[in-house]
Amino acid sequence: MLYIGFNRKIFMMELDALDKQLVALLQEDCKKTTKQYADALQLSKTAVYERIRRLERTGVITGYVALLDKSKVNRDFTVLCHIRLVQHTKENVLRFEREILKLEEVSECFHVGGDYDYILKINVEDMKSYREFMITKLTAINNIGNTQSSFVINEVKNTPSVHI
Amino acid sequence: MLYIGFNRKIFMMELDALDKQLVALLQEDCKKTTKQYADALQLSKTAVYERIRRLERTGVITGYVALLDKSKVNRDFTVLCHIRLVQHTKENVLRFEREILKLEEVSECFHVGGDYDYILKINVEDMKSYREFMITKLTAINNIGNTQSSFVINEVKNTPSVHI
DNA sequence: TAAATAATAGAATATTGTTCTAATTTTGAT
DNA sequence: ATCAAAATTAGAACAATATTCTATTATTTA
Repeated sequence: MLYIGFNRKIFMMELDALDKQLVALLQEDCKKTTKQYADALQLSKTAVYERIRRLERTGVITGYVALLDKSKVNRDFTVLCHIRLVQHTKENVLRFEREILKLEEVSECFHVGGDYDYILKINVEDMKSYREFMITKLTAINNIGNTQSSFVINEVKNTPSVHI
Repeated sequence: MLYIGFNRKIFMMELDALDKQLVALLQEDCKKTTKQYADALQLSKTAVYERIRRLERTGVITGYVALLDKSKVNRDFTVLCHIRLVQHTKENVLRFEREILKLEEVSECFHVGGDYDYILKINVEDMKSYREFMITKLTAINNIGNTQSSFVINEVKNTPSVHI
């Protein structure tokens, strides 16, 4: 259990086997009816309903979203861009991250250890728009040392879900 | 428009401004009521309902999923793992990808050009389980040359959605 | 072991999704 | 530009589902 502040205990939610099954189903498809999940878990509608509400209330489930076919919306040119900063002062790091958050082309950005400082996933229409993005938006950010772009040839697997 | 096979025309779906707004809303939260989207777009329930059905039917929307707080399910140790293959024959590539698809710890895997051949996103509980994963599962796959692991220090941004 | 708490099932109700009909708008050919 | 055809939309009617409620059962804990 975690202790936060003074005497405020936050318990890690315990997920039993049914919760885990349920979460797995919801990560695959969150639009089925309560009855369908209930049948899969051999529970009543109410039991499943209450479990889902609890998963939401405790923050295990953070939201429900639609997924798109990127090729159908002209955003299937994906690049994994590695970035090194020049200076790593707190101000520089925070400013860089703040600027990155403004860029709609960036769907993921991780601060990492190792060869580079940041790894970004960028979704644009084509190479031309990537070049435009790089020149006018990304490298326009101060303090970027150098970058290395890995162009995605094929998405072998790409899911927002995690196995638990 | 795309021509596939003999005289079979597949039209790229045209998304108007309302479709784009709607898709943006659905990528943020797909569990609102039709009426809520209708109000946001200043349309009737039916209009929105039909637009959503069309987006689904044409494959723009591929599904609806629940998102989890990885820290709440003990999977918030994220690693971006770069992999080089020894040989790049078609058989080797396909076999490697087939093996990767079996690994539940891997949520994303991209075949990329550049320094490395593949970049994987791996979600596990902690460094100990990552080590275990590396030894018993990943490097157990044949034909892997070398790997470079970038450990995630901080998720600046991480969304499955794309801006259109 | 007993009391308290939490989880579950099934029924009742409220809300929302889905279909239907008619009106309106848009498209495409002449 | 004009008209017919097709697609989109609004509002009402209906069907399905979510949500709440009550009682029962299971689980915890003192």
